[in-house]
Amino acid sequence: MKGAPDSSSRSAYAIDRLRRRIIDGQSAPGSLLAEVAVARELGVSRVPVREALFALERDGLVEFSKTGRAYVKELSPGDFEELYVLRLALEPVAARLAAPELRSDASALEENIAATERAGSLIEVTHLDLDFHAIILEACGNARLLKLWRSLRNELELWLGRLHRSKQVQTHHTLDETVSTHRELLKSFRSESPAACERKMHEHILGWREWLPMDS
Amino acid sequence: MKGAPDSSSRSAYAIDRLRRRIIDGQSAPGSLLAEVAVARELGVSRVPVREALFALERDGLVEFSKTGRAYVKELSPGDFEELYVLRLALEPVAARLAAPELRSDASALEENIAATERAGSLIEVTHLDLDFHAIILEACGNARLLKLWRSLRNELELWLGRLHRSKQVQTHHTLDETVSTHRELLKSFRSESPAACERKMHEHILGWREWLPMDS
DNA sequence: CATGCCTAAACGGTATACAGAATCAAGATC
DNA sequence: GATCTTGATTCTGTATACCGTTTAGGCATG
Repeated sequence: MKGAPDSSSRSAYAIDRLRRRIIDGQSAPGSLLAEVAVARELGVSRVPVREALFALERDGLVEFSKTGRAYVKELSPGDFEELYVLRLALEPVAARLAAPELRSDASALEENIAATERAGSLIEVTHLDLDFHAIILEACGNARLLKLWRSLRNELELWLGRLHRSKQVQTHHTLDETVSTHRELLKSFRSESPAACERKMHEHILGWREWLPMDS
Repeated sequence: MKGAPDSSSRSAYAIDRLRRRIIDGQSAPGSLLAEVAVARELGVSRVPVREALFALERDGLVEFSKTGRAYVKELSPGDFEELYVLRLALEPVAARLAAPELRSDASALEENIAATERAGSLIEVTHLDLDFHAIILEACGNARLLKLWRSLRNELELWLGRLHRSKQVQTHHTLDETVSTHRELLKSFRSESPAACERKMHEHILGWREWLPMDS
């Protein structure tokens, strides 16, 4: 099924297809996403495409010009810095809130770590890394916090995908490092206080900062 | 001009009108916002109304049922708690980032405080209060942070408006208290370190917590 | 060669039409 | 009396058509 033209609704279908197209880099950053052209390619009318473009703008994958044209988002190092600041603001809080829940059931985190150890490619590791954090956000009980983080994740995926394709991936974000820091976080959730979990997450994300590349 | 049917675009017009209608409480929480009805009332077609409803969902003023119907958002004390947690996560960081900028030019904050002292009604004070915080968010230089906060502000306005209309306003959030705490923040921006500003903002919002009402 | 203009094509904003799904209320059934 | 059914109504999802604006490219002009 290369893409059933009816994943519940045509809007949802258009959103999925467009998101993948953008994150996978099949549409170059800055390129125009004309409604008629996209509609023709996806086999739907302009209306679902329109909604998809608005939805993806909210997710940070598309940006509109003043005249209403939609373009594939371009990301600069400054954008990365913004995302980083927001992760640093949100995720430690989420870790603190999620601590009680995760203390009683950390199986999802364990499984994620196990899957990461089995991962074959570096891009797979980065996705599992984000999944690990997603588990914590989902356990924090704050629906708005989760929602905000998910839009950040979309942009991060966009960024990371582009990094990978441009071979700019730093080698020190290895599988081993990811697994070991996640193990440490897991230990914290198992045995330490929510405040300690918050601090650990803060440090973890601070460490992740060295990833910041200095070019586009 | 009871509402120029062309504030740049009909979508923008529909967004403005609907937002005001919801925040002002002219549409009761939980009431259905049927596209055809709203379109007829606003004198536009369904298309701009549709976009307005999606936009307002993003801003937290409207929520959709699983079957795609749009309703005026209902807020519970739990929602208030969520918003509070997010303010606590975002605003201190914004204060730290905005500190250098505000140190060199705090005129907007001064003017806001002066306007607050001249305010006539309590509802006006709460709006100026949010304006004060908005100035800081706008000065922080992180566009995404500002965007996230703005959606929180929408929900806060909704909440506060409803509180006022139901006469549940706590009296200890007085004009004097608002002015004095804002003055303290201003002093911080003028003479203290970014880290100190961050701490002050954290305390300020913690204090604001007592406002949390225990009913709907 | 550079620059401004002008025209044709492309695009987005909006209205309208139609089809299918959800909703609500009245009536039938137990 | 309560519940299930059913049909009319309402609503959303989507397609299509039209119009004004933006855009891009070629041509004329300096």
